[in-house]
Amino acid sequence: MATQRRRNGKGNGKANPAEDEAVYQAILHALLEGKLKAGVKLAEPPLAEIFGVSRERIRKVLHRLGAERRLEMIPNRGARVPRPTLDDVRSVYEAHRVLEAGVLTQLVRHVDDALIEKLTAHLAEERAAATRADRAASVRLSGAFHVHLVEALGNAELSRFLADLLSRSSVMVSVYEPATDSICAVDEHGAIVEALRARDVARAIAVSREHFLHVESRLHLDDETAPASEDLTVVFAAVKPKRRKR
Amino acid sequence: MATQRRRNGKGNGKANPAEDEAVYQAILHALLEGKLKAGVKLAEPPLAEIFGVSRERIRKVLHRLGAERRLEMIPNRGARVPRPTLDDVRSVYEAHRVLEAGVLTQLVRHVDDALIEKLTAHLAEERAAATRADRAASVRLSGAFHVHLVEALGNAELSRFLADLLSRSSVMVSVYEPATDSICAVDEHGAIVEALRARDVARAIAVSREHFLHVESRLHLDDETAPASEDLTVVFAAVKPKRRKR
DNA sequence: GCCATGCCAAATGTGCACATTTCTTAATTA
DNA sequence: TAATTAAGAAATGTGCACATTTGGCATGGC
Repeated sequence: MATQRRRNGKGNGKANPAEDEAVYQAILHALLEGKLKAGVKLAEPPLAEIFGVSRERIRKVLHRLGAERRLEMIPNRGARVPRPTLDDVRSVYEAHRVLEAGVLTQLVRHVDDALIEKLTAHLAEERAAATRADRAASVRLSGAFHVHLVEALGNAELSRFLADLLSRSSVMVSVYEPATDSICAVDEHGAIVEALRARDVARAIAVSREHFLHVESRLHLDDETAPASEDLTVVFAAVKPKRRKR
Repeated sequence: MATQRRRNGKGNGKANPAEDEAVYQAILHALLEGKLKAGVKLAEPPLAEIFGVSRERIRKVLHRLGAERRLEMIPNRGARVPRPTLDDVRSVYEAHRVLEAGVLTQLVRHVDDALIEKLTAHLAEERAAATRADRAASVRLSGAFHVHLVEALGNAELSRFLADLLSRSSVMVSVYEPATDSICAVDEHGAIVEALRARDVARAIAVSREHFLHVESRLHLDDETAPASEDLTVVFAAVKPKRRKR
């Protein structure tokens, strides 16, 4: 009934960091994809069963995700998918807005043709995705636009912070669904690029600000829609085929 | 010879999160105070001995600090105090500069007399510390000024990010000693407050930018000065008296 | 004299056996 | 019948016993 261990049953100290990573990535991915509904309990034994690894392995990953504030850890009561409040979401969006204001301020000092060209190409991609109504691609490219902006500064700290904010807001999308159409209007992104080309800091910031406020205004609370799969086996179906029961 | 266990020798599952915290805080504090020199190895057995806790306890804390990028973790080779390059330091300072530009942009929309008053009071404290040549207080207050600025926005995400940057740069001070006089000139802080009072975004940002560039310019590499205590027993001398050998 | 190789001690990584806590369910009582 | 409580089950937390890996050191060869 129980999953069989991979090797002999006695203290197997074989180092396998890749396996940790695999489990971590699998859970993180499910989290980012919104497959794990807010409030769902992530218990150690079932996850160990599903991934075919020891409980301590799961344990370590869960705590790591907790330290990254991606899971809500309660002492002696395990891990749950956090249920962000509307204020939490606003806080993330505001942080992104403030950060981008700083980024743009610094960026106008370093704009060159190569950057403008790169951003323009990206805008084309965004438009293409929009015209063919590819929602998934639109969401992805929309986030990527802002990533391009920070990465143009080449500062690892800032890039990391933005990545953190984006991953956090992507989780929140599953709760506070920001309308059905594309998250970021391509035109607004285009306006930012235009302001950058003109080296107009004030306009760039103003446009960016309006852009974010526009997105924020579309946030609304979905009162407990489809609970999505509560069953973890279903959520992690395609991952880690590993070894079935013999 | 070995530290005695706290209870009976058999699997003691007693939950004691406070003890984890104590060890975490002790090591973090030593790190922030600069008592732990860059490159020093933090091995598990000696730390377990020093703090009088099990090795797994130490292990968990070490990995947590690694996840926070405060320690450099190498698989199968343990934890070391990171040795930041000059570029790393510049990166942190630049991130702080960019972030503060965004903060100021947002802040001028919300300045009120209460805030100005609070900042002015803080400036007075800074001046007092400077006139009595209290270097420790100056460094602390200097960082606190920037903390006041973000916290005025009331955004937890931004506050957390700044705290992260500050704690990181404080560690770096031990390697790249930024001159002997106070880190931030009080006058420069005062100029920021003045610009805020006048609701002048551009000036506030410009002053802030100059301020950071000024600090950055003072960074210089101390070629391997006093190695500070390599002995961990000395570093963690005053902490955790706990229970001596009976 | 210097570099290569093998061995041994020390440190790290991991599964497991518990203790402890929390959750669930059934039984008892007002 | 509803609320309370007690007991069992399940889940979490932790120390320990290993396996594995790394680092240092002595020995031997060039």
